[in-house]
Amino acid sequence: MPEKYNPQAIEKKWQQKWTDDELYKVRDDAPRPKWYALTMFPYTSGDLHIGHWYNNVPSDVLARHKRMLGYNVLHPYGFDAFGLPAENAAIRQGIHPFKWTMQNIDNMRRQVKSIGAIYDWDREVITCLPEYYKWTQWFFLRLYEKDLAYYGTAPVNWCPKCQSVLANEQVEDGKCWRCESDVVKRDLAQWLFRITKYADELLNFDGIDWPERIKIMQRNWIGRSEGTEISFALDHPSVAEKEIKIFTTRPDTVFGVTFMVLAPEHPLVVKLTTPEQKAAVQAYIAKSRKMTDIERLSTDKEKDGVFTGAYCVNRLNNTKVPIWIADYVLASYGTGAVMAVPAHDERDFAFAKKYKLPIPVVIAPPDWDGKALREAYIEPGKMVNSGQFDGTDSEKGITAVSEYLEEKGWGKRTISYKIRDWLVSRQRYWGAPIPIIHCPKCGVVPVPEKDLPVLLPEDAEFKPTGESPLKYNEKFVNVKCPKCGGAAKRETDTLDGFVCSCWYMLRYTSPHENNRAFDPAKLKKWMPVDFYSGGAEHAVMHLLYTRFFTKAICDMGIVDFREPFLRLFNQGIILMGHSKMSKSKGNVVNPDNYVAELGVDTVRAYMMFLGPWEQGGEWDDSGMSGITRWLNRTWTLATDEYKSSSADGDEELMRLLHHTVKKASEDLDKIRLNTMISALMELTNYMGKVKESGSVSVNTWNETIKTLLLLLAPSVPHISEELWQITGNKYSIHNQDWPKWDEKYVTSDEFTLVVQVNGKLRDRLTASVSVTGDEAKKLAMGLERVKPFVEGKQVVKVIFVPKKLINIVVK
RNA sequence: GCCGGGAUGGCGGAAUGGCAGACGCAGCGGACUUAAAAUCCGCCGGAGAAAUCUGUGUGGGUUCGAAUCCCUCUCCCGGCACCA
Repeated sequence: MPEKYNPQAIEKKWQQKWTDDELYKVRDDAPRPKWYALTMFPYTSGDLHIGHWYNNVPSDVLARHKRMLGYNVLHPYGFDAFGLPAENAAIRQGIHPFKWTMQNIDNMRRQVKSIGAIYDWDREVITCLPEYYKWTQWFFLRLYEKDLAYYGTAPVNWCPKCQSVLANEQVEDGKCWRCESDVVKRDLAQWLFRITKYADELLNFDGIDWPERIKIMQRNWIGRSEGTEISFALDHPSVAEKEIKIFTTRPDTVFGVTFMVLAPEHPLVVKLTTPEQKAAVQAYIAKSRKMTDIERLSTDKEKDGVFTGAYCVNRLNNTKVPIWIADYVLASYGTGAVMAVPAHDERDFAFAKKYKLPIPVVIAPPDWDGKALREAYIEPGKMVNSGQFDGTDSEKGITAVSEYLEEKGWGKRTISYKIRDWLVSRQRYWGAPIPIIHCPKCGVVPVPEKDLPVLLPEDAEFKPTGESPLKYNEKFVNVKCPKCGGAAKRETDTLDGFVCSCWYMLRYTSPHENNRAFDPAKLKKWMPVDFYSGGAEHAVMHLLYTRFFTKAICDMGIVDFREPFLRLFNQGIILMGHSKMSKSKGNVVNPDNYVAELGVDTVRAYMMFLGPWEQGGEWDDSGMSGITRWLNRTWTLATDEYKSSSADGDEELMRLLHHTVKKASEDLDKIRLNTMISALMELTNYMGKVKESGSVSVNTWNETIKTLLLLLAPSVPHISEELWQITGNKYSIHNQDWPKWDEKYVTSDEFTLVVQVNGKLRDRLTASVSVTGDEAKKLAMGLERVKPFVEGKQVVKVIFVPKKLINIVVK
């Protein structure tokens, strides 16, 4: 009796052997073409849940397939190890963030290893280790040199719970992306990366194969908008400025301006406000500063504002325009000021109604009766009440007015972006220290390269004070200025974790380099990443940041490519109770139990079988037994003795086998792993019948088993290795070539002709592929099941689709 | 509000202009068993004794033929949201 399938035993055995033999060790010098397959590395929260596995398993299957196709595959793994949860754990449990993180990594590494992936663990990258963050700091200095990193004071997003600032991308619906606290505004001196400099290039996705969805998200986030900056004349005895600039996409409506609105934070507001209005204006500013972004940016909120008492002049029609402030105008977009055209903008309309400001029409709606509008008309139309532009189509008027303004020197065409510079400093301990020294004499001084890394001191007090714990560490803070040698202080903010993940894919190419971030020759060999998979939630964070970072260091000559990831794939999300699995929600499913009970091959195949990878869905393990049964049947097929009684079925089995090879190959290319598993099941089901009847020769049987095992190898690597050995093949199945299909077995000279009458299926028949329409018609008309539907009726039309169907249309 | 994606048996899904429901789960019936588990065989959208009719969120359209293409509406998921 052959042994029974014992997944736990064989999985343990082979994982050990593969490790001992360095089967998956990646050679930089292999002559085969390279393939860099990367999965987003996980944050070190403690355990991997089944959702993480859903990221890792299909990627490994695809990488293994590429490997069998003859590629030299780099498929590395590592950990995104800096971040707030480690520090929060320190505050709550009194455990040092380093210890907490490294313990988590140990557990997560054990879990990931149980997957049986082809990760080369010699290349593991951990971002919180000095050997790594030294180079994160090094990159920071390079950005600083090129003025792409700068220090500035700005109103920033402040999360009161995390006690730190957040980048715009990390604020979701006015709430912190991690803890969901309401975010407030604060003025702080901060470090920023000049991502806006690359706004235009980031809009260009030429040469990269990314999901349309992600490209749209990035485009919306960057928010490029072509418009015109118009200057309104200012004549105010106590104000030096002689103009107020506004940004508009509708210069064609400039004759309809009846008021001006500045953001409460606009620098001119204080200077312009008249003594009578001072109290009201100050109260309004105070009120809007106190509001959270959610309150302030709520579109439901009624628009309100305050008159400053001051006026400017619309130079086109020489009218006096009152200047208001209102919090629906954002200080950070355009010039922080807008011209209000109530007749043709919904917000301005509501505002004008509330404060009884005039609403003159300057774009005539179709069939306009000359009366006042009941709502804002924002569509195109003929310009009216617009001086020399009367009668112009408003769409043409945009250019015409802009040209006129440029001619007069009253304005210029310009482009505005929604995206802001990336705020990278964090007032926390557990991040890469920003390698900067503040000297009272020399100002901001970068730490000399030879002094890197700026190490995180081990002793720190993790008090949530709103300031970096590093600030209270005298040994860390007090340094000599590298320039003048005088007493100076270190920057105590640390870098956003997303800075670390901007370059981890580079480090994998040569993770043990001590004297540089990476070996350029190895980088050249492996980069860019050919296939990158991860969640869509990183669309405007990690994925946008990394593209920016790559372009920036390319301009410095550090790398020679401008896009890090050639192809991006977003896998779906595994839900539990209709929400994403997360430790904080307490709805995680741990894969360890499944592995212990059923073996990892079952879990792997089940993850693939669930549905299309990009779809994800609610977690439900009730179907897993189907996979266990299938692998058991497969085991039996390969290990039982096959007794042949004839060779009559050879042709048929070879047809199905080659069809399956083709289907599996195509499904892997299309990343349809669920249908690949289905196809393999169909093959094994059929083989079960063949085995019962003994209807194929021993040779055909053995060849089929061998090919089946090769097809299974990427998906279920352990059982296929074991059966490969049992069936007498040479170790290792994972060094074999992916099978090829033979066209002669997937084409046929016969096919099943579907017979329809009036589009409804009536019968089918087997016909030669060379059958003509007339012959097919004759055959079809003769069918017993067809006759009743055509007899006594007039045949109006016959549709014949070669190799598919015939449709007889009768009346 | 705007921009994406989606809705197919009891469930996960397959079929992207040509046989709806592949494959699997659950369920039902049977074989084996003292019994159960495991395994194997059969059935499995609805109505109907059957022929057949009907059926892919809703309503319409294009077509010889629509789950698939177009339009309308409903609901679900994701993103953005006063960006002038």
